[in-house]
Amino acid sequence: MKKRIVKLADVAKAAKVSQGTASNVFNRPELVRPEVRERVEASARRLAYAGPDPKGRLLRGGKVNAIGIVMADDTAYFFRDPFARMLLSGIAEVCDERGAGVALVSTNRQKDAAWRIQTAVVDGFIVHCLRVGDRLISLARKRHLPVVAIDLDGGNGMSSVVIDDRHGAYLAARHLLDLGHRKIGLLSLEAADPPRPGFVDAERLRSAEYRTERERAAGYSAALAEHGIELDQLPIMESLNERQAGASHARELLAARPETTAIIAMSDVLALAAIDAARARGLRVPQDLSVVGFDDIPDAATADPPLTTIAQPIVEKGRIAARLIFEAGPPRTETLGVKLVERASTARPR
Amino acid sequence: MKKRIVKLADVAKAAKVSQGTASNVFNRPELVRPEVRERVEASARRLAYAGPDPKGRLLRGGKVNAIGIVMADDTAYFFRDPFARMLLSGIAEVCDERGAGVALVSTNRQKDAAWRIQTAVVDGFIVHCLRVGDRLISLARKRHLPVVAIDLDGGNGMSSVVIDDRHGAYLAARHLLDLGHRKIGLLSLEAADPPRPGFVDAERLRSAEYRTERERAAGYSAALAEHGIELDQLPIMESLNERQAGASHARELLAARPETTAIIAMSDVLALAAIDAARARGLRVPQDLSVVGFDDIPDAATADPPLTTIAQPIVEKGRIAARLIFEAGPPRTETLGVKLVERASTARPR
DNA sequence: GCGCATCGTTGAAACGTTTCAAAATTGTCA
DNA sequence: TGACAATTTTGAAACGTTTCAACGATGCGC
Repeated sequence: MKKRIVKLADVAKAAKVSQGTASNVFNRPELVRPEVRERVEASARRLAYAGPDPKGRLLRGGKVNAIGIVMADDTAYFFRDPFARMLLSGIAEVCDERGAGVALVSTNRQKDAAWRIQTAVVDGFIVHCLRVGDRLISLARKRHLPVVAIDLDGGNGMSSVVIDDRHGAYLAARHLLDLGHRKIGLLSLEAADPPRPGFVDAERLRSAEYRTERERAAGYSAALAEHGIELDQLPIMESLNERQAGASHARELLAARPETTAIIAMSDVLALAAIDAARARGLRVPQDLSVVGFDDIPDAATADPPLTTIAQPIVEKGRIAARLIFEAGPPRTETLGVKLVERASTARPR
Repeated sequence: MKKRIVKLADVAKAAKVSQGTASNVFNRPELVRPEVRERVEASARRLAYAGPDPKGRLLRGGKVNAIGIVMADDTAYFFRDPFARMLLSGIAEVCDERGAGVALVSTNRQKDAAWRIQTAVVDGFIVHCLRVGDRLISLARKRHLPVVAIDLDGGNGMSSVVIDDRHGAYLAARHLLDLGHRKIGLLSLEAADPPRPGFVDAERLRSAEYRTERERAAGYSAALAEHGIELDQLPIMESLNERQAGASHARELLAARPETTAIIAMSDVLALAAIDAARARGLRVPQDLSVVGFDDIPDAATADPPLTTIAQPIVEKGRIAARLIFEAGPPRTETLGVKLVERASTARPR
């Protein structure tokens, strides 16, 4: 009653050849005499052989030919978030070139996150923005596979790709200050685990768990200092990086600080959310409120108004991360540049 | 000089327990006495054991706990195309619920497409929109894994999820006809492999390789027939489903047939492209040209002008496809409904 | 102290392939 | 025809794990 699966050995026996030869028929057909090859193929057909099972091959051979992408959210986030999508496009591009596959490893449910990482059938990991901090990363590294981190501190034997967050933050703040803004609100990404949506103090940013927030805090501070302002004087609102959530937090910020003339958002998604919020309060952008974003996702350019933002090479970041996996040289950290893109969401305060 | 990898057997030996016990320490720790467990864990640490290698487990155990998504394009397409993204969101949602992973299988390069499918380490496949027709599908099916097709004919032992394309097409055409349009152009998706971008005749649609185009041809014809028009009388332009390409084809269509007052696009991406093209010719939508789309992607609602389109439940389609994989019942075909969503891209002709 | 259930541990057998040195076969040339 | 080279085929050894029947301890009630 048990339906046994036909395996290579069965095919070999049926065709009266050794298993080695049968294997060659499927993998290096040119090595086997046409006559024999056909006999084996005929047997395979007759037995409805499914072809060499990758599981077996894998164990013997080693390479899976796929890399795993680990993110902090549910799998659908990979397709929902514009930043994630661009990153993945870059990664995918390089994987295609190399003929490697891509496996999505979500870590939404803390419980099986560890299990997912430990059992993912991949040759390497690219990790991005792991809320849970080092724990999952160290799990990944324990597997003795190449691991590349994006936007996280590398070091300690791990490669990473980051951008010059500090300079980006400096440019964003400087831009608003140069325009004459002094009442500036900060719409921040989550700075640590657990996230703490709502007003937070500057210290949370300065000592954030994530490099990105720490560096940016330094950048903002540097720009503000040039005008004798402390980061601590700004209202800082932490928010989940989703448009809905961001809009509601931005509304809260504007309600609590109606004197605000400009908002620095740590991502374009949050910046667009801030524009939504402004509009909901009847404020015009940029006349009544200036908004500067970060990332330069495609929507930034076509938004209404087009978003002034700090552009970072997201796709390229993905490409580089993937190359670092494949090249498997000594660990190193690649830092990419950013630049200010002035569009129409910022102007002098009235 | 060869750096041998530490394996479970090494750890077991070092801890002076059987391999079976060592295995239990990692997989069912509650079965082994705390004292022994710690001894084993200590050995593992000392030897820098990477943990049970999934490859070994896989061979023994069976389930990979991941499904493969096969699409006709390069991997980046999964993240670029709005339709693909929504589909994937739905699939990902269900996979997350079940604790399964998602592997992206691209088939851009014909050459390794077959290899990719044969060696993908997955428990099942969801295939969407395979240009190359049945060949890759039959490869997937040969692996004796569950396969679910999206927007393709099922049958022959394979499950599939489709929408009522014929009715959707009917609704789109009917809507324009009801508004009074008679000079209608059709912007079509690729109807067969190889694609043939440019003007094509109605027969190519009616006898298309893909179900979608065949069914829609029938739907358009039905609506047109009610006004005594034949599908063959419409200019039909086939295009790649990308905004740039679509826009250039739409421009060509409008240039060749300046009398056109309305365009039926087979996807929202193409519809938006048509609007781009109209604008480039100085035509206002909907005053000078009506455009109706298909799919109702998120951009459709926020486009300028908001797009009249045939809405289909894309995310739900993904969910259902994934469930069909997991439930593994007898093969069946699920047909989902569509409806007309009237927005501002269509109006009476002048 | 003895039988009995319970709990831990062992040892060996799969799981399905690829690889590789060695053996067998075929071909070539004088 | 025989020596030698080139081409095919073989057989067995990995690959690293999990599972499971069977075996030993250990604790319990009497």
